[in-house]
Amino acid sequence: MTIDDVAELAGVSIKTVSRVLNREPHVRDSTRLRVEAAAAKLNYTPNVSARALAGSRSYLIGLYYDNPSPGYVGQVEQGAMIACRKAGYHLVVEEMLETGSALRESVTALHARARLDGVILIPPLCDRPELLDALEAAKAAYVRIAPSFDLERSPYVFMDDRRAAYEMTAYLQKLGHSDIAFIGGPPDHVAAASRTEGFTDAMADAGLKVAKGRIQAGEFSFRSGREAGERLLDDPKKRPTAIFASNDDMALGVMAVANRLHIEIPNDLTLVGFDDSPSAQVVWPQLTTVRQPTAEMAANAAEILITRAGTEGGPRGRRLAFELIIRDSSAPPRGRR
Amino acid sequence: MTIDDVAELAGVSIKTVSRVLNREPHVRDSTRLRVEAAAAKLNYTPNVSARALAGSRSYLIGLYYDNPSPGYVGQVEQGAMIACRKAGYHLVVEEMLETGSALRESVTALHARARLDGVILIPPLCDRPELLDALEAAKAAYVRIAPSFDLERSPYVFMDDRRAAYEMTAYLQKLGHSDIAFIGGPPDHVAAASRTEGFTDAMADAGLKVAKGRIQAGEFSFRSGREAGERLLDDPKKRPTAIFASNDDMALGVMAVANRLHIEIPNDLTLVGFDDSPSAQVVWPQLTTVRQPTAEMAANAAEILITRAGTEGGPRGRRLAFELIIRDSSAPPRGRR
DNA sequence: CTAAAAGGTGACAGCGCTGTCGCCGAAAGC
DNA sequence: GCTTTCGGCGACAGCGCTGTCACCTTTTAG
Repeated sequence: MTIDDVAELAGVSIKTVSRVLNREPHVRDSTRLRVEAAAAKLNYTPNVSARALAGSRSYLIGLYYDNPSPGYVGQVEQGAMIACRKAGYHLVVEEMLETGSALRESVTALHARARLDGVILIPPLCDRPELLDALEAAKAAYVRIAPSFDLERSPYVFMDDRRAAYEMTAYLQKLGHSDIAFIGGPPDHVAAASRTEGFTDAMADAGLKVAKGRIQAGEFSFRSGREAGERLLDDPKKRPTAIFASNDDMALGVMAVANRLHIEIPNDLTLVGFDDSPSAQVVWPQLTTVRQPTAEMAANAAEILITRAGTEGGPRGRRLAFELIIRDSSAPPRGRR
Repeated sequence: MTIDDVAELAGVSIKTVSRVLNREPHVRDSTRLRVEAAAAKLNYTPNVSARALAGSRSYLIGLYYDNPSPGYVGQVEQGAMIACRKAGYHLVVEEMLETGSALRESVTALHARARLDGVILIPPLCDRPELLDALEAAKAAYVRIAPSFDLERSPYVFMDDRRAAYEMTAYLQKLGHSDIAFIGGPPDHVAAASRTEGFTDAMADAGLKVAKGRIQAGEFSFRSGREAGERLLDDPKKRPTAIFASNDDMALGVMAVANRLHIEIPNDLTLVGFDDSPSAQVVWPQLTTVRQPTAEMAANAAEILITRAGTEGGPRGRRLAFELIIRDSSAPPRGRR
């Protein structure tokens, strides 16, 4: 089953069939319909390898990651995959654990052997300058998801972390909390910094003072969340009524501490996270958190690559909306019920 | 950078380079070395599309899934990817949410356009007869991971669920537990049935009676675990000292119930799971469980596909070893400390 | 009403590799 | 010593498509 069969059945040359398949202009409508009918009748689908070899497109989009969180990667994958499938593309997933020149080499080799039409980069991999260098050297198009720096260097998609943190904080205030602690992420992480900013801005706008020690540094890991939780909860007299961890893993760390100290969530302590990772629903009580539009961001990234948008000038970033997910780990403080 | 460059540098024809690259025989060792040196010097990697078009192999392995658990899929992916990379293959991931004839059609279309060298199928997708039919019709090689039936139909890899459940039960007995409850999985799921069998066998071999109601049915979901947990724990007088949930999600369901009822794990109740899913480490206390060699199974599956093993007769199944992961959710019962 | 532009189509040459076949020389058999 | 085998290598023809260019037909402009 090749293009020749379709051409013969439609009574045109293979080139015309090719034109129809690729939605090129300069084909009479009647011809186009004839060809489409023939292709449909034969249930014909063009061969990807031949297209890739002859043309420039490979119909493959790469997804590179080094993120150890399978939930996050899975969501990205799914979003990207759906967008790919719509356009007849396929998704090639590659884990990139190397760093430095090894990373550079393996990317170069990869692109020499399979010319991907584009690559999606997710954090923290997307913030590796050597990767971007290698990709650019290989003339590969790439889109970053939630990158932290060099925003003008490539198209990217992101969500408004600051605003999300702001609204989550406002939600806690509306519940009646005023002594709210915050656990931040790595300071060099732009999204983390935005979340912290959103929190402090919301507190300031509400006229609430943030006492010393109420903002704890974290690393986005379960362990760092546990440590910050210990610092915040150890002294029964100095406990905040709510803790806002700037990602779910850290929130789970706090939850472990609370369990150990027999602090009941949400009765004794309101705890909220950020990311809506899969574990957020698996713990008890289920975690109030912010849903990142991970799958949508990935789908957008794939679309940008497929349509070759972002090649022209114009805004490089595409912002997507977040969503507050209210579950069982948040409630009004004791005095307010 | 093409094969011609290498041929020229090595002073041979492109066909000889091709032979060396494909490890074909009938090449003098000295020639082979010259070619390899030239290829290394030029940092040459053959073009996948051209190979696919000219030869029969596409150097692509598909991974099809419909499993909603991102942790599991992620592990499979990683194992398969590593095996692929070693052999210069790439992994194409596709989610297959369709069923029935829609599934058949989309698989057929997929294989018409991209001739994958092989496909890895993971549960529960690997137990869809229509999928297997479509794959066979498309003459695609496939390997199943932990399939439930028709074992002779294709090569597959699996682990010994019965033995793993047996050993976990023996471990609980050794801790001093004798009143152990078990939460099973869907009865039509072969692995689930094996786990139940391992549990009952271990109890019988230890001369322990399993009281009525001590074996609860589950669905492998968080929710079904919670429900089974409620049935087992609701009456304070009739609680078992240990619960063995036949997967981690259900164990987490039980844990949620225990939290709600203020039953302390592991002091008041030992709770163990099965799978070593990522969440098992994120909850508090961390869950004692059985590690499935998920990544290894996937790697083995990829290898079988790449080496075209399993084409000849011989055993279709490849068994891999499991591992007991002892964490903090298991301890001797109260009376024994 | 004629020239130029645009619309519509096909012939043909590759894309970068592998499969087939055929040639040459060296080892093996009589 | 002569044939036969086979190891070692290259020429050549595609794999199934797309890009280029050339050709013819219709429109549009002047």
